[in-house]
Amino acid sequence: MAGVRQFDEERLLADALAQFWRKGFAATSMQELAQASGVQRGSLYNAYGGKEALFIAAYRRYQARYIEGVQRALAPPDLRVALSGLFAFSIGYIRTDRRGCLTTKTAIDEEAGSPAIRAALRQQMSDLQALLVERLAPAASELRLPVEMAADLIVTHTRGLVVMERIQDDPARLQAGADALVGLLLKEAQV
Amino acid sequence: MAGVRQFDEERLLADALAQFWRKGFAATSMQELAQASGVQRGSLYNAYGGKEALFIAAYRRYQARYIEGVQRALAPPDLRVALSGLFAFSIGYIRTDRRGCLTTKTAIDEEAGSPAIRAALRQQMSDLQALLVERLAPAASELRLPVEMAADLIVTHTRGLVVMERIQDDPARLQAGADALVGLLLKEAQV
DNA sequence: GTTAAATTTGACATGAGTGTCAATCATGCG
DNA sequence: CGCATGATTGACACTCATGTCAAATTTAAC
Repeated sequence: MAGVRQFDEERLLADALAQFWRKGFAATSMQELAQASGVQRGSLYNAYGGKEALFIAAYRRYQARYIEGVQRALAPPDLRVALSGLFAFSIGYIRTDRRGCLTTKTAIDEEAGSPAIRAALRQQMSDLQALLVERLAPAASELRLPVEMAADLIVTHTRGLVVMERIQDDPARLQAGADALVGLLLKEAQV
Repeated sequence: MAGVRQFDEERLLADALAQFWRKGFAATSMQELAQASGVQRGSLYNAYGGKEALFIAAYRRYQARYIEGVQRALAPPDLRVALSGLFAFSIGYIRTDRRGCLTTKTAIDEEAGSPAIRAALRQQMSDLQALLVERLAPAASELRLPVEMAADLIVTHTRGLVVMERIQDDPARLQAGADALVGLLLKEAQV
């Protein structure tokens, strides 16, 4: 196995993710990726074949990070705290450096329409939904809706959040809206 | 006032809107706009100065159309019917030719960050919110939340809808989720 | 009909970005 | 040690898009 990869793949993927996250899939060029990472364009083509494969490799780390954060946020035993915390985490996540949400950016990006990318996005959303179902199931009796439906509503709200954040730039208002939704979902008295 | 505009501005704006709507602001070039409309690139620069002004002119028609549809959808006297109809309209609107939502595309588009564009987006969302408040206010007693908060939740849900539509391509599921939200918002027994 | 204002047109110079490829270089393995 | 394997590098040939401008053209108004 001679002729070994010279660049640090960890570093490359971290740099590529930062770039994709900030600018989106379509708006990020191989040229930029090369500059941002210090790896020559030719090497990137040689190693990954093109932008899409590199994107998917970088996106995998994004997925993992977000899902991990969601798990942590959902851990508290009190359901209201857990759900409110999930939204707080999401809001903080996208507002770091005002970078927004890569999943949403990619979902909206018409040029990111390859089957592999679409599959990754679907995967991410269904993972999120699954975590919610898992968290909600034991507390089903506290909910005003069937577990699956409640999870769907929460997932959709996280996406709406991301869009409204871009338009309004008002995290307190986002959190208040999220908490109102949580209040509606739970049977006990509302806030 | 000699040397009068040769092209039909109505037609141009309609063509430009179609292009922007499909591909988004950043991904649409002046070149494409010229080809799609049959108006020379130079004429477009002369008439509008650049892409941003042309976009805003085209977006105005988009705004009007959507708001008009929302008004029609919200007209029915039964609140549940009105809100469910609003979501049905929104889902149908974005699914026509699978074109998605131009407001959301633009909100997510990092290259569409000029103050004028951002202001137009904010305007559109606050117009939607205002229509909702207007419709909800007389029926405030039927709601589980304060009018403003309920309107916010509905607005955010329309944005989430748009994103989920791109990922799941499942309008029935979107409508079911929307109806579940409406059920939560209304005090009477749920579906 | 002439004039003058404004639009249209095609060309120009420039800058990004693309994907490929042959030559060069590094290194693990026999 | 040498070599084959595979990575790196820089260049090449393209395509697309940009914004500007002078020349040509159109037409309302006098």
